[in-house]
Amino acid sequence: MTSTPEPETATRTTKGERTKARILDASLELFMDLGFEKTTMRKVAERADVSVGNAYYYFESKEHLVQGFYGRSDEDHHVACAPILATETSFKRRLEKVLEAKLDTSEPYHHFSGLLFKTAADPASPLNPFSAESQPVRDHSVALMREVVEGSDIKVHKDLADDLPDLLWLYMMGVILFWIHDTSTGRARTRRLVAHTTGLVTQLIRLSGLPLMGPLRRRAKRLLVDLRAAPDEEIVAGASDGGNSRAVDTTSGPDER
Amino acid sequence: MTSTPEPETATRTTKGERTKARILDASLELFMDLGFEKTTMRKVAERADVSVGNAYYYFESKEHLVQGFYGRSDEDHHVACAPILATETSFKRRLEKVLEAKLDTSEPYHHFSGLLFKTAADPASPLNPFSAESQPVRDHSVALMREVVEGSDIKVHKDLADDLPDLLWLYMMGVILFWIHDTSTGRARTRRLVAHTTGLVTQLIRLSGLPLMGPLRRRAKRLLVDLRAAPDEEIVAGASDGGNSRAVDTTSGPDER
DNA sequence: GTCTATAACCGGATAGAC
DNA sequence: GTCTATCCGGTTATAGAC
Repeated sequence: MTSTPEPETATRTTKGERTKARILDASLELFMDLGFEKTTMRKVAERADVSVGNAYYYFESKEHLVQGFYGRSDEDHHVACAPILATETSFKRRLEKVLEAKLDTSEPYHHFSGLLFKTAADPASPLNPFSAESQPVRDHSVALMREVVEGSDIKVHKDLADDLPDLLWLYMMGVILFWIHDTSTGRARTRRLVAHTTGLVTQLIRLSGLPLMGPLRRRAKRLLVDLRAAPDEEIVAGASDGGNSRAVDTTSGPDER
Repeated sequence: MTSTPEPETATRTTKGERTKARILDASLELFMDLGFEKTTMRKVAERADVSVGNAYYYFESKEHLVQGFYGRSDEDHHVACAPILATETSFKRRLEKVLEAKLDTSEPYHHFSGLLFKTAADPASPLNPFSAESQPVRDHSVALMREVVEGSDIKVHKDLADDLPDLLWLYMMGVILFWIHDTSTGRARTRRLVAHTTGLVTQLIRLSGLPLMGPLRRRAKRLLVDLRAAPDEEIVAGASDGGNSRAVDTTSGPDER
């Protein structure tokens, strides 16, 4: 609409952008140092050399500060996966390495990702992995899983082929859920879970191709079709919940990064 | 120390017990009316005719109040299941009806269980279904699932028999997770999910008995043994997290049986 | 109109007197 | 067991600076 003539020579970032970045950086540092709970907005503001009110000018809430992690971690994961997908051909090992990469890239955030998950689990939150708002990230991850399958040596029965990437994504969500609760040193338990279940999954995919499995396959297929077909039919009434003013956008802003 | 001579004839409940019950009742009413967020401890205290401090004398935190729901809903569920378990013998139908009963008895809480779940998903929360605090309820539900299996016509391969109740409990958790996100009228989508997946699960259990499945069974078995064997090895350093006093065990406990 | 700061408000939680 | 007074931190109202 308006002209917004962008000072062509000047510092590429506006003052506001720089302030926003400073606040985000400060919060990231503090989250890493102290975890989510012990990081107060007052400390964030102080470290970023702004007032508390100013921090809220740029970020709707403390939780919104955390959103930066989401994108960053997903980005890291994809980068870490590139060499794996380029060289490995065994399905089992592709899957396993991709999941291990997920754990590795997420590790720095483990001590507060419980919190992240907490908001992500809220059906009303835009961070929710099933929400419309997170569809881009979700699609991105599903695509990764499709690559895992397609670049591999495994043969997938055609009944299953279309849905497998989605199912693998779901499986990864499950692994992450486990990981979040895992306090063993080096996430040893989650690593074991991955080592075991990747084999299990691979075997299942192979077995699912057997003629004997026809009825099971078809039944599963019907389930998926059925669930996908029916839209979410929002129930309107429910004003009873936490009436946060929190507008719809939240994520909308071009999150730079 | 003191004598505390318990008036032997008087009202069977002590004053403390009555106060505690009053606070819990007040909170339940308010949660139903206002949801979790809009229910404040001050309102709870006021309705229960006690001071805020007194409410905290009986309940460690606001979240602990919510646990009352867990127990009550679980109780309702068990009651609703009794006639099913007494009469139905088909495994598939036992499972399906038990899950449907779960949905029915949980329905009154659906409008705020999203928020409930939000805290429940936090590994640090006492509401977390995997936490030590919820172990009694968890054990209770697992036992229910054992009954579903044992009173039914299904034949379970002995490799699987011990673990099946736990796995079914996990399956139920998954259904609830879906239900929480389900805004379709009458939770139609969740009901469809149940209708489909109970058949799927039943079929899987049957198929798992085939000789062909030996390797898969053994692999799965190894996974479960392996994960259970290793205790949670609390990482000591991490003072960074919410510093809850929460004890270490969670999973380690000799899972009864 | 974009940015920044100060001073509250509100609600969960706690200390300590009675 | 029960209360009052207070802390603490997320969040907001609002006034003003650039």
